[in-house]
Amino acid sequence: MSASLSPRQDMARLRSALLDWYDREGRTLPWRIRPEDRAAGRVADPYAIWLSEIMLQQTTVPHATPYWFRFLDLWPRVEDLAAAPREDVMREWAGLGYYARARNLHACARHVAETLGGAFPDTLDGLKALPGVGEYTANAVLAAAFNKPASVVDGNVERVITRLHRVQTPLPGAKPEIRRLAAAIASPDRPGDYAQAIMDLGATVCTPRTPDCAACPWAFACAARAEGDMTRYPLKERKKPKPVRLGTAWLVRGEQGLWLRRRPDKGLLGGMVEVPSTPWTEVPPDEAPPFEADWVSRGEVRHVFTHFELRLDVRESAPAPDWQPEDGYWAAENQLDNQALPSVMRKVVKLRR
DNA sequence: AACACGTGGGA
DNA sequence: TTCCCAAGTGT
Repeated sequence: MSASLSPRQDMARLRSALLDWYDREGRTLPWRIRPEDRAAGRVADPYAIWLSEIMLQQTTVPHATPYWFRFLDLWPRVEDLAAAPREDVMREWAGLGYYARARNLHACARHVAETLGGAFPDTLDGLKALPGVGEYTANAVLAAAFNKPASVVDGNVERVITRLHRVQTPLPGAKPEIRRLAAAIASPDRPGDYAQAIMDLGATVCTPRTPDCAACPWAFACAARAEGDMTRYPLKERKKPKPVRLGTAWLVRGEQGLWLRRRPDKGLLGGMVEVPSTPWTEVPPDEAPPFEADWVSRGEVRHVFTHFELRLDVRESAPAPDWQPEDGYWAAENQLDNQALPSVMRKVVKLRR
């Protein structure tokens, strides 16, 4: 970085440059306690911070924000969330994706409320022991909720650090190296602000495609910028192509409403509600419909999951007179908002008519 | 270690 | 359209 400064002085310079930038340019977010908030006497609520961190895992701020308000409105304290029926939590999480987060969220709330007296742990190990709280989230809560020394490494930090140091190892192999480099800069004096600052830097300045180096407090030290190719970093392994899976969904609409079913607790869309369908397989499904009828094709729903693309052939029929579903239940069609329907199933339901 | 696990928005 | 991406965790 600088020939005239020691590594320790370099780190201090980076720290203060980032914190100064954060004080001026850092984002105001609903769950965030900024320095001026603290000055005004506002204190962090670990429950609200934890909730935001779980929702923001692999999820954009605009997508997660309304959910955060809704959850706090319904369940202002961790005890309230703990006391909520699981179906309610799944229903409110519907559309946010990665539904294991919602299952772990509920389990975590119950654990904190029932075993820890409603208080979130304020140690790294204590936090990491909670369901759904891993290395990143434990550090983030430690910093943002308790202002304790921590080093957060998320996708933003990976990008900032690999550019700053021109890390030549591709992700995900570079993670240990990134962790070391990031921890060396993290501020012991203002850990909460620092953690949020470095993520803000990645989110608003050191962006994936078009970084705004002119606005960057670390431009003076950035190796990738010196090289003239910021977006080359982070290096990444090639992604595997997504296979296509096919299925047929059975949209059964009768006087009692729509035939729905709760999915098993584990696995894809675990604990969520679905329109019953054949298994989703790479070869065309050959499973018989639930009953003989003149099924009407309603078209195809395409939905991209993390590791495969789904094409659902949606067929509709009224229930046969002598048929009762072996599993699932009937849901009134004007009450579908009360169902924990994931986005893919909302697409299926909207197809009819 | 590698894979399973959602969704919607932007280029 | 297609591809990439966004505050990761659990197994």
